[in-house]
Amino acid sequence: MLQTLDLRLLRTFVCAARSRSLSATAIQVLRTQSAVTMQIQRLEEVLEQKLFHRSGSGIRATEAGERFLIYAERILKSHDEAISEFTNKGLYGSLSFGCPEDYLIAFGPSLLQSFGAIHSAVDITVVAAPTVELRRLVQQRQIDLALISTSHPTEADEILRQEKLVWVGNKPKLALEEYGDTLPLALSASNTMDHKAACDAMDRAGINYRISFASNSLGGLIAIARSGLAVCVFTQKAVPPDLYILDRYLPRLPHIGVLVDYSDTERSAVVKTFGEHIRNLLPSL
Amino acid sequence: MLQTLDLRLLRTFVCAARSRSLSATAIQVLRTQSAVTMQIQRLEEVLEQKLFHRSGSGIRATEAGERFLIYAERILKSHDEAISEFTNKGLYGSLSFGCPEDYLIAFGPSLLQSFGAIHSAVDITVVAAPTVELRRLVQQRQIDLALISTSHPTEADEILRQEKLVWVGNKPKLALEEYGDTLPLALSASNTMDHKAACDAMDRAGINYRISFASNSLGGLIAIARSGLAVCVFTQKAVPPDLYILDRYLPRLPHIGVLVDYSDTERSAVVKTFGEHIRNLLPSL
DNA sequence: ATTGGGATATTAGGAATTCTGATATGCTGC
DNA sequence: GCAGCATATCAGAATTCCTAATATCCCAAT
Repeated sequence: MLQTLDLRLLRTFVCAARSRSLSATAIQVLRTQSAVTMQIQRLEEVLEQKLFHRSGSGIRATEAGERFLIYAERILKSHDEAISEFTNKGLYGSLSFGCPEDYLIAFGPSLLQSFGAIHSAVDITVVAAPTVELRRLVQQRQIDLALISTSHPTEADEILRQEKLVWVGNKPKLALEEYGDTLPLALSASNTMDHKAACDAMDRAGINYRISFASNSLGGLIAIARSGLAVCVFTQKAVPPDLYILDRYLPRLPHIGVLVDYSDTERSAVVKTFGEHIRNLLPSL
Repeated sequence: MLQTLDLRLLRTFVCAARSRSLSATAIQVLRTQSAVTMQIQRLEEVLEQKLFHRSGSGIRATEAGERFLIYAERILKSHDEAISEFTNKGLYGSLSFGCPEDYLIAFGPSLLQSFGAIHSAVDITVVAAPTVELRRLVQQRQIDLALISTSHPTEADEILRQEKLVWVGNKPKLALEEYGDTLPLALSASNTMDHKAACDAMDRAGINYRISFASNSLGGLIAIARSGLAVCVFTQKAVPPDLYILDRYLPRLPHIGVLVDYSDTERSAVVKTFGEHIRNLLPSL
């Protein structure tokens, strides 16, 4: 008797292997955590191999798990493409897309809405994280592609747009004196480009400053900007309408290149199409 | 929410499309006929297309069904090959193999047993039919490959062995006089090569004969041979041990070439391997 | 036309599978 | 050692799927 795998188990497995967490997977696949645990167990039973190492802190794919991930993705790719091509209802499948929070605010709605309107059967998982983090996730194949920024593009990079970084505050004008001799800044985490760009600019201009807040929570930054406690750096496109750009009063910030980074797995039709969509749309947003 | 097909439905569908019968499919997939009917209905529901035309006499794939068959086979091929490669338990998958009844008796046991011993996870459906019929089934892709015979091999044919046709009776000697002036023959159906070869030989030798029995049931032929009611023509290798070869008394019969005929779909790993197996083993049986 | 046989369709009930919700257990870092 | 987070387990519920019986349909032979 011929055993055939349940593709839903494979989807769960792929999701788990990527997110490295059964409970996170449960949320994504709309099941309970116990269901996910049992699904993986069933899969391991059928394949007669352990796919994950479990621990109190999460899961890690075993050697067999890593190997099977490749096959699982191949099967699903084959399935989804068959469905895409057979039912002329547009693309079919899933992808995970990484994007920094500010770009998500600036471009996310248009990008995702317009894509969803054409390809209603594509399941997109959005992962918000700063560029450095996204690079790592892409490299580790935990996401298929990401919108990332670069300050020093290489030859190979296809820059889709130049984003302007701007200083932002809650009043239209900035009186440096008000803050005494050091200007309080609220920035993203210290390993981000925004952060470094802001510090560099301040250093070069010789302005005293202190970091009063450093976090990747864009919501947090906006809150602080609104409160007037500190001056922030934002991608221009992501500046909320009730805040003011203060570039007149402060040193010029560099432009940042925006580009798409792909994981080096064989790209599925869904990933390719979504990437093309970004390439087409992003420059004109 | 992402819909994923149940691969078991696909297996059933492929089987149905090939056998053109839901009830025959039911036997193959070890379910009841109603289960098969419902499986196909579920599949049609998910795909929102009718896959078969139904009638009192069976089913016929619709245009959409024909199209989907290609995708279904592709998905299953991808799945089975993944399983084959991942679990190092030999090949994995299914194939349908056509073979004339006499070759099935002569070579079937060794061929199938030796293959099964190595590749225990391959599901082989054997279709017994005379060569002309098999050619048609192969052409229509209802079976993946077939062992067939030819009396006039072309350049392209790879003849794996030469089979000798022999006259067979229930006694070691043949006294033509016993039968009066016309020898009664029991042969395969009139469109088979055995039949034609026997008649040709008789005609050329100028012996009077009549066809007292013509059927593709090899069992029937054997029964008649045992009864002594008529003389039969068999593939030498398929002659049961209790019967006698009468070539000494009757005109010489031609040799027949045995070869493998493949349907022209893209061959799956399973089909390729099985074909190679035949090629390796058949000449030495 | 009528009818018989072979084929698919339709039910209802039951079997098997799979999920949920609650809870147990186990790490990890403090 | 404990808090907090993550996975494992279990029983019952929900769902899915199959079986068995039977209805219905079509074709062909009478």
